[in-house]
Amino acid sequence: MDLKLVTEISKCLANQTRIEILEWLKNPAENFPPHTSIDHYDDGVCATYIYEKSGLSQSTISNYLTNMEKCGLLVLTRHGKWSYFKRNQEVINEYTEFLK
Amino acid sequence: MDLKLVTEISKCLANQTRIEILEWLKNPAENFPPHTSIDHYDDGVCATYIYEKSGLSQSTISNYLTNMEKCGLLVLTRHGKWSYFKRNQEVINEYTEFLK
DNA sequence: TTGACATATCGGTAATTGTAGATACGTTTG
DNA sequence: CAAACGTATCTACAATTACCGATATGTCAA
Repeated sequence: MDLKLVTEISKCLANQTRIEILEWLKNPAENFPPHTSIDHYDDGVCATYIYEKSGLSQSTISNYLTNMEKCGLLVLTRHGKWSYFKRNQEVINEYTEFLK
Repeated sequence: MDLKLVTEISKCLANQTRIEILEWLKNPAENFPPHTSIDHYDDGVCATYIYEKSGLSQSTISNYLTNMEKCGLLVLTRHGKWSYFKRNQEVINEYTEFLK
């Protein structure tokens, strides 16, 4: 992981809501309702649930999630019309290792 | 460490120069000249050296260092007219633990 | 194939951050 | 005490980010 990417990731983390999203995604079952079309959280949580929990607008949260995915913090998996986001633990680990 | 502090620290990290400062301070002997008045880096590196290495203005670097100290990333020790800054490894560890 | 729904993107304004120069403050030294 | 030096603070403007509403896109279901 290089300096540029570390800086990009840090910028994504420089916002309370985005940190909270990462925290919520540590334990989806505890923080979100069950999905209607699947009975697991293997691909994370759908964007709507994150948006509803956040209190911010749909467009804002969509932007957050897209950026977090672009810098590698989240993994996106699409199932039909739904977008599921989960933590990218590998990237998070590399990031924290860099700072250490 | 709570959400607010994690967010503050992330904001400090959301800048390439500030990340670099933290990296430089991992190994002062390698990255800075020796100090003139003391022969060790036990309290870190004086602000002037960091400023000179950064390429940014003195006021900007002074601001950076002050903010990084306020949110706990750095420890400040004054010796006469010099301000020495070193990494606050405990806080950095708590921060990375929080994200994990 | 048309509506409904989930998400993404666009365009705009408010708020925050980046950064510098000028200046003030505190310490040392002549 | 005065000059020199290291650092901090103030002021201002540029650049970036935050965030929303409106709208577009893509998918499913009747």
